[in-house]
Amino acid sequence: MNSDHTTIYDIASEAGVSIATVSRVLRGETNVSPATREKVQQAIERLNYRPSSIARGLTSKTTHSLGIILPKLLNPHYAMIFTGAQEEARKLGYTMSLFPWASLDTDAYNPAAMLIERRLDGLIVCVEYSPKDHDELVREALNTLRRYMPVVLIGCVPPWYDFPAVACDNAAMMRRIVQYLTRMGHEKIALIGGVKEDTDPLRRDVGYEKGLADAKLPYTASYRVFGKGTAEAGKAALDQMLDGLKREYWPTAVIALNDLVAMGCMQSAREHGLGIPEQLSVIGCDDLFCAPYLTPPLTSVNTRQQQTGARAVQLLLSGEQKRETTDWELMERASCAPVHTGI
Amino acid sequence: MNSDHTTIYDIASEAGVSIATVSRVLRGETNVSPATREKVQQAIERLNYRPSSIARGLTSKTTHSLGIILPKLLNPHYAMIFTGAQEEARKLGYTMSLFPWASLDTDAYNPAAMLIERRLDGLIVCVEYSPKDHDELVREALNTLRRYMPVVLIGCVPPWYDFPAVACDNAAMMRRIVQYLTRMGHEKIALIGGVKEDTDPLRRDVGYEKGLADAKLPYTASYRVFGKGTAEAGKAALDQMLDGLKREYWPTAVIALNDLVAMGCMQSAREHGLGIPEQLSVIGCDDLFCAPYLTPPLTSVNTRQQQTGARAVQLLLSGEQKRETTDWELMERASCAPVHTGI
DNA sequence: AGCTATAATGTAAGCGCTGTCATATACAAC
DNA sequence: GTTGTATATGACAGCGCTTACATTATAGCT
Repeated sequence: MNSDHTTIYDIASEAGVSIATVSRVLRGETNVSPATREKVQQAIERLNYRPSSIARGLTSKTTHSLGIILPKLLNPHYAMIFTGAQEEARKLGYTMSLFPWASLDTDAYNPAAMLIERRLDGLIVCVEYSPKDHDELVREALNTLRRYMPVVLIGCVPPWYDFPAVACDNAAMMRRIVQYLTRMGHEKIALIGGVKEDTDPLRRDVGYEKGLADAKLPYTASYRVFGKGTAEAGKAALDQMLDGLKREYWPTAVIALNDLVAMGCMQSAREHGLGIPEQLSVIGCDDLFCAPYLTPPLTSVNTRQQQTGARAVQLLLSGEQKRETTDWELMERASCAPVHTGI
Repeated sequence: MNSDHTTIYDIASEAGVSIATVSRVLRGETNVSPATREKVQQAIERLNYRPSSIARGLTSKTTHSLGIILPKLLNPHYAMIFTGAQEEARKLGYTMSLFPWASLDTDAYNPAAMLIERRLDGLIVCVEYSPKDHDELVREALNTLRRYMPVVLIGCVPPWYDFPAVACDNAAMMRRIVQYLTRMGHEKIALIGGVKEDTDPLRRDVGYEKGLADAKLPYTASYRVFGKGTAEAGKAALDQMLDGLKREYWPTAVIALNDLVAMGCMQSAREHGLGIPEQLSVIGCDDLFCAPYLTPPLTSVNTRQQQTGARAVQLLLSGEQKRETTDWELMERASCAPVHTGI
C-alpha cells in the first residue's frame, strides 16, 4: 500500500547524481546539463517516482491546498460555487478541501484549529446571513484564521467585515427585479426570506426599497417576511402572509430570496388556489438547474456562481485585497406575467 | 501571514522541557507527569500553538486526508454523496478533497499523479457508466492508484472491477419499480438512460428485464433508450421515442435513469400533450430535493446517498474489502398512476 | 600554461515533527 | 550502602524534500 514510495534518494542513486540535482530537474531549474536532465528523467520514469507534496511542503512552507467553507453543499447554489472554485484551484495546481460551516460558528474550543493545523495556503468562506450571536463567533473565527492564511469571502459581507470578497450586487439586482415587476403593473410586491439586520449597501432590502421608491410605491411591512433560505421556509412564509391578509391585500408578485424559497412559495400559492403567473408572479434567485423544469418555469436571476468561485480563488492566490462585484442576468421565464387587472 | 507558526521547539523552551515531552503530551501519551503535562499545556495555550499536520505527516506517513472523485458536483446526487462522505471523514478526523473525474479518464500523462503526490490516506471514486474506451483508462488509473492508497468505489461496479464498493442494488430496485408499475396495470413501460453494455447483476437493465418477465411482459427494444443522465438527454430520448412510434404504441409509463432524466421526460411529455400521470406515468431515481416540487411531484427512489458516502469512508478507513449494498426506498408521489384504460 | 569567470554538481543544514534509545531520578527491597 | 525496577525525561536520528553554500569541471582569456 502506501508503504514504499520511492524517494528522491532512489532517483539520485539510480541516475548516479546527487539529490540536489534531482530536485533541480524536478522543479525545472535551468542550470542542469541536458545530459544529466535526461538521465534523471529516465530514472524518474523507470522507478515511477512521484515527489511527496508533504515533504515538499515542510521545507517550502506551502501546501498547495486550499479550503472552502460553506453552509450546505446540498443547495446547488453552493455546489456551483464549489465547482467553480475547485476547477480554478486545480488549474493553478491547488487542491480544494471542503470544511463544514460548523468549523466556524461552533463555540467548541477553537473550531478553526483543524484548518490551521492543515497549514492551508488559503481559505474561501461563503458567508451566510446569520443571527447576531453566531455572527460574532464567525467574525472571531475569521479573524483568527486570517492570521494564518489569506481569507476571501463570497457573498454579501457587511462592510465592517474587512476582508477581500466577491459578491453579487444584490441591491442592484433587487432593484432591477422590482422594476421588472412594477413595469408589469405589479404594485403589491412581497419579498420573502433573509435576515432582518440589513445595513449592507449590497444587500437585498436596500434594493427592494429603492425599487419600490422608484415606482413611488410604499414599503409595506406585511409584504416583507424574513426567514431561512429553504423551500420549507419559503412555503411557511408565504402561507403565513396569505393567511394573515385579506384576499384583496394579497400580493400579486413575490420575490424569493432564492430558488428554493421560490419553490416553496409556488407550492404555497398552489395550495391557496393561486395560479402562477395569472394571480401571482413568482421570481427567484440563483437560477438552479431545476428552475426551467418547474411548472411554470421559474423566472430567476443567474448570479454566475461558478465564475464567482473561480474569481475567489484568483483573489486568494493573487493576494489582492479588493472587493469584487459579479455579473448577473435576469432569466425571464413563465412564472412572471403582467398583473391581471381584468378580474 | 502564514509565516511565523510557533513550533514544538518554542513550546519546549517556553515550558522548559524537551521537544520529546511536548510531543508526548500532544499525542496524549500517559507517561508524562501531571505537573509537566500541565506546564506544557499552559505553554501551548499561551503561545497559541497548533502542531503542523505537514510535519507530522512526514514522519508518521499518514496525512489524514482523503480524496473523492466524482463526475459532477452540480448533480445533487453527487453532492449528497460528497456531503455524507465529508461529514463522516470529518468525524473521524480526516479532511476530504474533491478531485475532478478528469483525474482519471484523461489520457494525459499519468492523470493520477496529483493524487499520488498528495499522499492521500484513501480515495473514494464514484464510478459512472462510461463508454468502453474511457472505461479502459479508468480501470488503468484505478489500478495504478490502488498501489498507493486504499480505494473504495461508489456506484454500480462491474464485477470484474475488483474493488471494495458500496452501491445500491439497482437490479432489485428496478425490478420493484417495474412491479410497481405493472401492478397499476402498465404494460408499455419504457426505460430511459444509461449505457448499453450491462452485464453487471446489480445494474438496472437486469432488473428491468426481470420485472417485465415477472409480469409476463415482453422486452421491447423500442422502449429501451440509452443516453446520458442529464435532463436534456432525457428530453431528447423521450422525444425521439414518441416521435418514432405510432401513438397507439406510446408507452404508458417511463422509468428514468435518474431524476434529471425524469425531469427531461416530463418536459417532453408535456410538449407532446401527454398529461402526467393521466396519459404517462413517470418515475425517477435519486429523489433529488426538487422532486416533490415538480408538477406533478415526481415519484422517485431515495437511494440514501449521504449514508452511502459515509459508509464508503468507513470501508476506506477500516480496510474491509467487501462490497456493500445500500438500502433504498420508493417515494410514491403523484407522477405515477394506474394506467388509464377508459379512453 | 596559468588564471579567472561561468556553468554544473555536490554537501549539508534545515523544515517541524515522531519515535527509539539512553539517561536520570525515585523509591523499594536486600 | 548496593542493586533493581519503574517512571519521567532528554538526545538524536530520521521522514523526503529545498536551498544556501562549497566544490569541481569547462571554457575563455591573456
